[in-house]
Amino acid sequence: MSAPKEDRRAKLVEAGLAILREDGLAGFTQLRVAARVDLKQGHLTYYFPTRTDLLVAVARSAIDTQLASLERMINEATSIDGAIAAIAAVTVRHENTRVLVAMNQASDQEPEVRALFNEMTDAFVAKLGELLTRFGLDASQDRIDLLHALFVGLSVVDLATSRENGKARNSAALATAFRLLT
Amino acid sequence: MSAPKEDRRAKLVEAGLAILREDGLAGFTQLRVAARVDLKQGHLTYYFPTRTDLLVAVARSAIDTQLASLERMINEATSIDGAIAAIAAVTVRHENTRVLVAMNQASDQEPEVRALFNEMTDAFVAKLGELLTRFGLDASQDRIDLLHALFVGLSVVDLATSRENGKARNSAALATAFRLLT
DNA sequence: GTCTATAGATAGATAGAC
DNA sequence: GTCTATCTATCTATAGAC
Repeated sequence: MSAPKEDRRAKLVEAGLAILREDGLAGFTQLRVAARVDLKQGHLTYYFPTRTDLLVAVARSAIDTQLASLERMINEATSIDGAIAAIAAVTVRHENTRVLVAMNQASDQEPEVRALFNEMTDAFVAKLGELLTRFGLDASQDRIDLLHALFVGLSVVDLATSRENGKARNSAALATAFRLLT
Repeated sequence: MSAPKEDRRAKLVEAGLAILREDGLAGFTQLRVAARVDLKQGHLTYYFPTRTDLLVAVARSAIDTQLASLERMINEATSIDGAIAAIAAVTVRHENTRVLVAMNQASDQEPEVRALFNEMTDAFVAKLGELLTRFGLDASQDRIDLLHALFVGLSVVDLATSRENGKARNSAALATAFRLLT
């Protein structure tokens, strides 16, 4: 038994996410998302009546991906150095940062997205707390917030500046942070 | 002797900056900028032939404002606690963060803006270095980068989440960072 | 129920009026 | 040199065809 409707919805969400990855929120139009799965723009609105409806669905999906990836990273990290390397690698993955920045922007405009974004932030912060305790470090709120903001800031700055030595600089900053936190 | 042309250009740039502060890059259209100074959209293009031309001029102006404000803050801070309070206050000033985020976005698309943004980032980082040395702290690249990313991250997260206790959390994270850096 | 053709709004750029 | 009317492209939403 096939569920063509849910199938298409899923495909549209995936297409929307891909566009956020490539071009950010500016490129996120109904026309482009629909075209990517060979549908008419007007047809997309049958599945998602408004642009916001689609955006919320995409945001939900992005959050799942984001948290799952962080979870995996935490579980796989066997040493602090390993964790630092893994986090640094994510900070220079521009497709990833573009999605975060897009959600950030959308949050500033659409309350529905903001609610989702806040949820994600809380979950993200919680997982960073786990990471700290996992390595026997004090996981107080201020220290977790520090780590979280550091991750966000490094990602955002690297996206905008596109320095060649971005990864090295981010690694160094993260290493210093973890050393200080120890 | 009046210079009406330069006058209008300045007014348009100021209007553009105001719109970035209020609505971010999404609200930055030629129509809205022109309307704010009672000009026709088409007339705006006489002063700034393309949207990018205007955006670059606005970005340049925003950078000047941004750096001047940081400079002032550094000079006025008499203690580390004072500096922390001043920085925390800026991180929750959403109009300010919106402009930074807008430039960040624009940098991801327009090379001209990226060059400017990189300039600003370098100047910003240099000034943060001054701040550290001013209080007798080691100002190595990794530590400055840490502080810079922390500032950016706290600002961006606060804009998206709009927590009521945002300022307190940011202050706490900053205090912890400075304590560790000491 | 599924999809398309079209409407209506707004974007940016330009030719040409004054 | 200064400004406006207009053109084309592109966006989202909807009425209605199948």
